[in-house]
This record gives sequence, structure tokens and C-alpha cells, in this order.
Amino acid sequence: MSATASRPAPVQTVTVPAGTTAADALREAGVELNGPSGAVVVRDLAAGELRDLAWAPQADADVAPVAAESPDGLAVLRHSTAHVMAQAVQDLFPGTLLGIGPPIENGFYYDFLPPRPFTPDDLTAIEAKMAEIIKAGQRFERRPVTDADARIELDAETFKLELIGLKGGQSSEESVEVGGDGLTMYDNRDAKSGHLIWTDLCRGPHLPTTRRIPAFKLMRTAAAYWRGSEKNPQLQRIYGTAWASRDDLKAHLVQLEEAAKRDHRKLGAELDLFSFPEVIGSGLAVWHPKGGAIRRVMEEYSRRRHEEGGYEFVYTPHLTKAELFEISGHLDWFAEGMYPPMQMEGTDYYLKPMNCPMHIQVFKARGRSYRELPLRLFEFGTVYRFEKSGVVHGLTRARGFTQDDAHIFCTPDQLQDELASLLQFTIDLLRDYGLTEFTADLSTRPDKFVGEAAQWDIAEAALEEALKRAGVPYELALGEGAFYAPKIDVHVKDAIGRRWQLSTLQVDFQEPGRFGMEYQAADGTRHRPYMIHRALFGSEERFFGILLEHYAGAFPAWLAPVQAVLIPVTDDQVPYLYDVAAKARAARLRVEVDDSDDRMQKKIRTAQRQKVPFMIIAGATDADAGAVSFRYRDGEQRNGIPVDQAVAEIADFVARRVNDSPTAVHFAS
RNA sequence: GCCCCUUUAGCUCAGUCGGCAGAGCGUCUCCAUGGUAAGGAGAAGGUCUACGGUUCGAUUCCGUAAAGGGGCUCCA
Repeated sequence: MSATASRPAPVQTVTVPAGTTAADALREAGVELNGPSGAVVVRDLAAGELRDLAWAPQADADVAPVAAESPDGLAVLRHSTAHVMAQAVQDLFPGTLLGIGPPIENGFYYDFLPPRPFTPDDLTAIEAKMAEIIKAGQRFERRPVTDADARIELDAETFKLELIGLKGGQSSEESVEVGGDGLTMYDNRDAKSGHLIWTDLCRGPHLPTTRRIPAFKLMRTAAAYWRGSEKNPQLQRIYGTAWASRDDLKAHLVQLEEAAKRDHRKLGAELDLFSFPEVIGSGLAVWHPKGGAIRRVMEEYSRRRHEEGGYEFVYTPHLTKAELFEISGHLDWFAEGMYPPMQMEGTDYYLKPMNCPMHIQVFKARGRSYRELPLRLFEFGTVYRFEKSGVVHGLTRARGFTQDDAHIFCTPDQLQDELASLLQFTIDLLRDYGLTEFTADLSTRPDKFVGEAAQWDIAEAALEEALKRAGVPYELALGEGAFYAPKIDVHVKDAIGRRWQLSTLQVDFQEPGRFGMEYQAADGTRHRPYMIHRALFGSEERFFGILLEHYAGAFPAWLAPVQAVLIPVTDDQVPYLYDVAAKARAARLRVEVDDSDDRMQKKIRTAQRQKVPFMIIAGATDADAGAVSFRYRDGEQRNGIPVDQAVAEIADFVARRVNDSPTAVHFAS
């Protein structure tokens, strides 16, 4: 029987509550997933759509594509591929114990305890073995088992035994193995003889046969703690990716390459923006002139917006006596994140890991009136945190970094409006830097918390109301708040669809009390202010790194470190271009004259590779006419433009702060 | 912090099965003066990350450290 391109006709329709997974819907329909049941249609009431899961009968060994490219279909595909990988690993490395092997975004992993750690060569061998298994068309078969039987069968698999004891698993990953009602084993059987080849404790569902895995690739090995706890042994994890077609796999790999090309650490070196000198230490960046130019513009614009937003600017020291962080409580609960103390004249001094206690000192410098509230104190505050050596990661996770930090002190009555306008302010500011898609997490009261539950309720409600007013889609992260405060984390989506956590807004109940903060109300009584912590970039370093990746290094002209390179056709035009450069600088443009020995073509190439937005080119004809040619980095070009006009147009383009992509065309005329 | 991997010229990388090393790009010099993505020639540049150990001899093997990478845990 040859492959059929069309999907089998649906055999039945079930109606299930919104949010039901396809796998559960199939169970609801009574479909034996690996039986000869054919396809089923799931009606998703919320979406009001029919989703054809195209569950083909396994008897037809060569039937059409797997389950469709639906997320559920892909999850089944990936999970099945994980089983194939585990079988290959146990075949090649006898004695290897199994952890868990769930599908994840874009792929799957499986955790193992092998006799020795895996090497890259091992991955190649495992891939080859997997290809054999896939080609052999082993059948996946579901087999319900009792707890007792499973324990006997899995006697040697100590990790699986532990899962059986958990009944349902404690994470979504674990529930892949033992979720739901009774335990099941999934057997891999020989396509023809039906011989049992391999088996795994698993909730399923799986593909009918291994042949339904069209495209996969093992990506990397890693280590992971068993059940996610560093107290447990570390297992060897292998990550892989699997797709419904070879083209999909290829597209995924291309996207990974694209992401690698825009890695901020790579671009930082290529574009001469920053570095991490080994002699200074891990996680401590130095900013080069070009990186510094971008950062300065970033800061200047942010300052301007904050000024407009009613913030006042303060400066505070990097160093403080231990007492400050004893009062704040940080030394109790955050000491291991802090650099160790320096002793001076019998007193311990610490580098600050955060700015809030400093800003509180500004508030407390004198008596405060309700008339002054809300008081919004802003600082680009550089802090130092001793990140564990394994977590430092370029600019996005550094040991020294600068927060665009502000603390807002307000009355209880002001909290709601302040949060709402703050969130809107946040979104507006991020949008000005070219980020356009936002989501948020609202993290609520954890099990262990300080303060009164009623206070938490008020703050959480205020945060939620702010999200509603700003129209930001959000998810509740129940119990994920800091122990002293609920918070909103704003995530942005970048140019290639990745989500980054940036801004954070927290309502703090703890510190105003610890520091005995007070303001005097209209009736003369004293009250404790509410305190809002907020950092919109998160840190300048992190925000810069994310922007760098978002724009793949091609910063919009208003942020670009060099906005125009001036290129002479021959050396004779160099003096002329220096005059042009002077005019451009007078218009506050950042320009450079390329007076090197290279030919013009080479200079254009260099400027293009440096992602400089504008090139101003002049030959003898232009110089004689008092004109220039200029081109935008997308290749668009205009010739014979009078110098003053060219400078004015570029200056105007910069002033409009257009957040373009390099492929767009943007000349005003 | 934990597991695995990496570290050779400013950058990207070859290479030496243990006998002190190469390329391309970049830099510098000279020639070339070229109208929209790499003109040509020459030169400089490395205690092969550091420190121990094994060895007649270590850049190469072993150990430790540092820095970097992939993950896990963490991210107040």
C-alpha cells in the first residue's frame, strides 16, 4: 500500500470543554490511540473550530503525514522521538537508566544516567541508531499495567520507580510519564513479528509507528538535576528536535542560525561595542566608544521621558555600611548574592546589590508631607550581584549592571492610579525603542509571605487593574511573587519572535516599615507610604543586549553609534568630506570620514557590514557641485543632493526616531 | 554552585600521533585614484590562557585555576 496524501475521513465528533487537550479529547472520544480507529474531530468550544487530528489507523503503515502540524500533533511526534532516542541510547549504552523524556517547545529531551557522560560523537552514533529504528517501523503499543506489575517490570529503573510513587507527577514534564489515571507502558514492537523490543513507562499518546517520524536531529547534551533539585543526582540530558517534515526541520535550523548570528555577544565584538576583559573578571563589561554612544542615547532619551513623567533624579553611592542592608533585610535573605564585605576602620562595607534602601534615605532626609506624594525618585543605579559562575551570560546576566531604577512613594489612595499610569508609561517607553508586542505576568502572594493578606489583596487587585487599563495581555503566576511583594513582569517579543522579560513593577510592603518611613497627612497624623519598585529596561546592559539582538546590530539611525560614514570616491574628495562632516556634526549627527587606503567599493562594504544607516559618497562631480550622493543601508540611493539638504534630511530622519528595519524604505520625500 | 565541552596572532580557525606553529580577515608600509558590497605587493604580530606534574624534551599527556560555551539550579 503506498502512501495516501489525503487524510482519513473523520469517524466521529466529540464535544469537550474549552482548554481540553487533544490527547484528552481523544480519550474522551474513547479512541484507542494506537488502535485501528481512524481519525477524530475535536470541537474546541472556545475557539469554535474543528480541529482534525487525523489519527490514522496504524494498519496502514505508510499513511500520510503525522497527526498534522498542530501543537498536539507535534508534541506526540516529539514525545515518540524521545522514546526512539531512549531505545537507541539503551541499546548503545547498556546499563543506562532512564529519567523522563517529555516533549518541549521545538523538540524533546530525555534524561539518562549512563555509565559515562555522552560526547558529541555519541550523539552521531545515537542519531544513526535512531534512524535505523525509525526505518524499521516499530509499532508503539499502549499497555495498561497495575502499580505492582509496573514495579516488577521496572525493577532496575530506579528513577521510574520513584515516579510510580508520585502518582501523577509533580510537574507537567513528569506527568507525561505517569499522569492521568492508571499506569501505562508503551511498548515498541517489531513491525512484522510483533516481538517486544523496548518499553517505557509512559502516559502517551504515541504515534502508531516509528515510521511517522519524518525529521529529527539531536541538538546537544547537557546535565540536569533529577526532578529539578540540585540536591538530587545529575543526569545526562540529550536535547533533540523533531518536525512534521524535513522542510520544517530545515526551517527550524535556519532560524537557529539566524538567532546565533544576532547573538549580542558575537555582535558586540563584531561591531566593537563592548567586551568582558578577562583581567577585570567574569560578568563585568567595559563599554567601547560605539557601545557607549548607543548607551548614552538610550539614557538620554530615557531621562527625557522620565523628566516628562514627573520623576526626580538622584545619585547614590555604590558602597554602604552593612547597617543599611541589615535594616533592609537584604543581608538576611540575599547575602549570597552580594559581594563579600570590605573592612574599613572596623566597619563592614558592601557594594550595593540594589538601590532601594538608598532611595529610601533620600525620602527620609527630611520630614515628608502628603503634598509631596507621589514622590518619584529615579537613578541609573549601578549595582553588583555575585551571580553564580555558571549563570553569567554576556550582557543579559552580568555581575555589575546599571538599573534604570526608580522608587515611587505614594499614599494608599494614590496606588491604583500610580500603577496604572506607570504601566502605560512603561509600555510607551519600550515602544519608543521599537519593541511593539507585550505580555505580562502578574505574580501573586506566595505561600511564605510577609505583611497582611488583606494588603496583598489590595496590591494584587491594583496591579491587575493596571494591566486591564493598559490593555496588556497577562497571565497569573499564582504564588510566584517575591515574599515581600506582588509584581508585574513585562515581557516583550523581539524581531524573531523570542520573548524576553524586561520591566518589573513591584509593590513593596516590607521596606517602608523596616525603615520607619512616614509622611504627614492633611490632618497632621503620620502614615506609612506605599512603595513601588520599578525598572523599565530591567538593566541597561540587558536591555541593550536585547535591542542588539532585536535589531541584529542594525540599530535605528537615532540610536546608531555612527549614523553616517562619509566615503570619498578618490582621495581628492577627503578634504571636501571633512567639511561635510563638520556640517553634519554641527547638526548633531554622528559621522565618520573613511579616509583609509581602501577603494570606494570596499569602504561601502565595510560600512554596510558595520550596519551604518547612511553612507554619504562624494566624487569630483559632487564636490564641484557642492553636493553628495547618499545611500541608506537598505541600498536605496540618491545622487547629487546639495550638502545642506542631505544633512538636513538625515538629521530629520534621526530626529523622528524611526525604528526601522534595514529592509524598509524610509526617505521622507 | 553542579555536569559536559572549549581556550593556538586583534578576530575566525587549521595544525603538531610529544621535537617551541600556519591560513584568511584585520593592522602597518608601499603601489594603485578606483562612482556604489572585497585592487595589488610587502611587513609586523604568538612564552599555543596560567601555574604545577610526567618526560631527555610539553602548545600537545595528567592535575589545578581562570575565562568562554551548552544546560541544570538560581535570578531577591
